[in-house]
Amino acid sequence: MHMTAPEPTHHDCSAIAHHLAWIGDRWTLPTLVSLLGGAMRFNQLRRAVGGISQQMLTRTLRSLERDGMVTRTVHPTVPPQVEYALTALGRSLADQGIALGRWVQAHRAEIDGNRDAFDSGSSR
Amino acid sequence: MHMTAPEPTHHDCSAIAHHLAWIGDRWTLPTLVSLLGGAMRFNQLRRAVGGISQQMLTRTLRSLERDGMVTRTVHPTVPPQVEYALTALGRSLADQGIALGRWVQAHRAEIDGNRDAFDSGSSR
DNA sequence: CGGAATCCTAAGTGATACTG
DNA sequence: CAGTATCACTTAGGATTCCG
Repeated sequence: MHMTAPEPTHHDCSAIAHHLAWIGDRWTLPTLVSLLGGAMRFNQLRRAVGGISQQMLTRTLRSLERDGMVTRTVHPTVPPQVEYALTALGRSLADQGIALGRWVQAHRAEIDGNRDAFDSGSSR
Repeated sequence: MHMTAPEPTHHDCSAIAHHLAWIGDRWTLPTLVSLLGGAMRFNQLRRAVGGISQQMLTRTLRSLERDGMVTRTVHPTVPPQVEYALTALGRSLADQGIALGRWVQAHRAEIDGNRDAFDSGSSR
């Protein structure tokens, strides 16, 4: 019996698209990926991520901690020191982020070219 | 000759993290992934993506068209018909999106578990 | 039907001040 | 240092209305 499904490659796209909402936020992936470099302290991480406000980093880290993606370790020193590190789960997701980031990196020139062509085409 | 680089696995995380900003938006990936099912018309795509407003779908599609990720074909019928389809570049990125979406799908239960544990732990 | 225009709310940022 | 809190401002996004 022959299947009606024409392409076995795209599975259920809508379901997948729906799951993407989960990480479809501006800072989750950049934060996780930045932590791949090793455990980091708050402001250190803030610089690594780049462009994130202190408030958003706090929120993002709380959320990631809640989901078991990062651990938060407080060293009772003066001044206090807080270290954030990836869990196995977080590292696993960060790896996906790397793959995605590298895709962008590899195709940025092409995309920029398309963009320029589009812009100059629509203005003329 | 041996390299000084200790870990070849995480490359330059900050640079990668920075590139992620490019697609770090709520709708780009879900829209691309939804289009993996084949060319679709506007409202059809709107339903497939799910939860997106008309305005945001319009904006997202314009942006994707500009970047050469999707093509926009207008059929001069009454009422007008507009079809959106992935380019090779768009399909390539959508595949990355699928990988990410499937990761979430595969780990959702674990994440939900972590979340519940965290919540019940912090309230007690 | 596809989408532009308008209005309006919520989310996010920068800056600053304050606490442990 | 690592936050929390607040305010003014800008941006993202939803809802609604209207048009070809």
